[in-house]
Amino acid sequence: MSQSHIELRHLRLLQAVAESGGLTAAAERLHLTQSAVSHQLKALEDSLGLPLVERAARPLSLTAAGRRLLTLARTALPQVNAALRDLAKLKDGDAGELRIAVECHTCYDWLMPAMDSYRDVWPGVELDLLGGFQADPVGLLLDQQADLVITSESAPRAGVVYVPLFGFEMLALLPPGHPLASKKELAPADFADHTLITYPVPEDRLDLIRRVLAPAGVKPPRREAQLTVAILQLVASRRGLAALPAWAVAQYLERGYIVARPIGKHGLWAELYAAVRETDAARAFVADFIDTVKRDSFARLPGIRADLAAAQGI
Amino acid sequence: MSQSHIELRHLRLLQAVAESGGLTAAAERLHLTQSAVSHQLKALEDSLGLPLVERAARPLSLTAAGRRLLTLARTALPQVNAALRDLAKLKDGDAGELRIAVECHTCYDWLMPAMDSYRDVWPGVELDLLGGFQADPVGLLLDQQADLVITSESAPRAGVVYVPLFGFEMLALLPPGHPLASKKELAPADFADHTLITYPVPEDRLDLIRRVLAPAGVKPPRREAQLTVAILQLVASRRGLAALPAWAVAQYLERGYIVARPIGKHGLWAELYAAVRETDAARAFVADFIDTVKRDSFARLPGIRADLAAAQGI
DNA sequence: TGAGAAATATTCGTTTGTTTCATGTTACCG
DNA sequence: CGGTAACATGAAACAAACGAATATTTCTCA
Repeated sequence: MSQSHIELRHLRLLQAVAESGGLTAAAERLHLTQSAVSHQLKALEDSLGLPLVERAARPLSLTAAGRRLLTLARTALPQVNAALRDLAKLKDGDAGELRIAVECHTCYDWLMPAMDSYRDVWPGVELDLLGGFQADPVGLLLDQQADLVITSESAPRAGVVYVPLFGFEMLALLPPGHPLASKKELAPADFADHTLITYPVPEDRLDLIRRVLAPAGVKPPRREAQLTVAILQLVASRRGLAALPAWAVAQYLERGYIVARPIGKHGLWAELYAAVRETDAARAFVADFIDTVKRDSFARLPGIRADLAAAQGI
Repeated sequence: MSQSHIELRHLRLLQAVAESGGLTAAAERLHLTQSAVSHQLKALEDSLGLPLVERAARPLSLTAAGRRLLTLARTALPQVNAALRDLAKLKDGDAGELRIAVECHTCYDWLMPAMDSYRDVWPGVELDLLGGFQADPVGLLLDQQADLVITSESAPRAGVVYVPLFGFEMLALLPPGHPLASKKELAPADFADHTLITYPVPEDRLDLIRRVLAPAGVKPPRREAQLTVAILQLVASRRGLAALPAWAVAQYLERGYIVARPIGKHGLWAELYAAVRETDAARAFVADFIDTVKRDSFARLPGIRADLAAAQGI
């Protein structure tokens, strides 16, 4: 009560600021501008009469008051979300089937945990994972063979909607001590003299080739490996270079097992989408799966961004 | 998450509607118009895609969805209030002294429980209750003898602010089977032939005399009693009539121990205020005491209203 | 069953608050 | 010390909330 008319919006804001470590990053996550976040935070601080974040130094840290409010956010917001889910179940029912096709190999890293937390909340939904390589994953939706596809393409197609999940950076991977490691970022030509180690998928599914090397006319030899760790092992043992999502290799970078460099001046950024049939997009158990994936990913994966447009918007 | 951007405002609204049993009453409690409540509730229902209250019949009842959200409100809102209190303590400190003077005898009925819940939350605040009759209770504030006064007057005085607590109806009390019980409401003249049983305070402190009987020139004989139950006992044993707040006698009415009638066509309504020194009004532990009293009273006392102006505004 | 009273819904204009755009300011990195 | 990235600020656009007036519904009681 008191005088301050605090709202859930403020708690969501504070949580985003705290967890992303800055106003700008928080703004991206909330799909707002940095200005809006700054204004809103200031308004909240004014209405409470207390500063919530320590502005003196970056990275931003919370004051005691900010930490107390963050605690509130962390207890209250999940309760709110749980209630909203219950309402969604009341509205649409709580059972269904969700056959998920995944285009990107590394995606299993975060998809599995996300599916686990989803299952806790929607026990009545049958989750299936479609394995194997698919020539046209999104087509599976229209064939009624899949209900949700994790994909990096977003070419408009009738009856299909794409929900952006997150953007991430593809990093070039080198063995420690490699000559190219002295460069701050790698150019297309740097790949010309090395074997490129990739998952076993066609060239046009590899962002590095399609968007960087092919346009530059660079065609390095390729070698394929099934598993992420296998690719890393090959790089570390100097059999070639690779490019993988930053979040997929973060733990190996920390340990110095390999080193990573951005590709091009601004890095090579990709985005993932969840594609669903238009008719399914509003169904509660489908929409909440996508929400769960997003929430889970932002909590788990380092270095991902909410919006590629903003990330690319140089 | 999901699509609906629910806010605490909505939870507060739903709780007010549920607990006051109607949109109009809820509006009064929230210091909004009935229109605003209707709009906001509708907007919430639309954004959720679910009805929350059963409009078919009055008194309003909640749907399953409404009950789920009410559950959320009842867990989340206290957490929010607790957090705001903690912030207030961070800001102003958590200790102080609160000497409370009470003008109205019956007020102890709700003041004691309110003080108990307040003590749980502000253990560092020393609560004192000033006993005995005071000629000028509000004057005690300026004399620094009291820090907060519960009073029914609100005559502006320099350095003192009055915070409205709630409005309530004074009911005329009759023994069961009394001839006057056949009337729907009592007129001033009806009191002329009966002894008036009151607390031992001067006439000008008795709303019934000051605002109803004296203006009509009616001067019934008086008999005084110290305790509420004593007054009720005297009425029940046909020694005279009395007038007490509706909430103070509700349980006796239910049991048929006495009967009650409104005084005048629209009833005799009174209002209580908390008076504090201007310099104290913004102090967290003072403001929260007043909040606690209000919250507690609305939860406990039947038939009280948030705003006398609205109650009188015929 | 119908009239009156009370409660809720609706329409529309106003106000308030939130967001963005553009730009200024500050802190950090090399 | 630049230069850059991050945060702050002011003005204007925009949207949401609110209130006043009024219509409609529902209840009550005769």
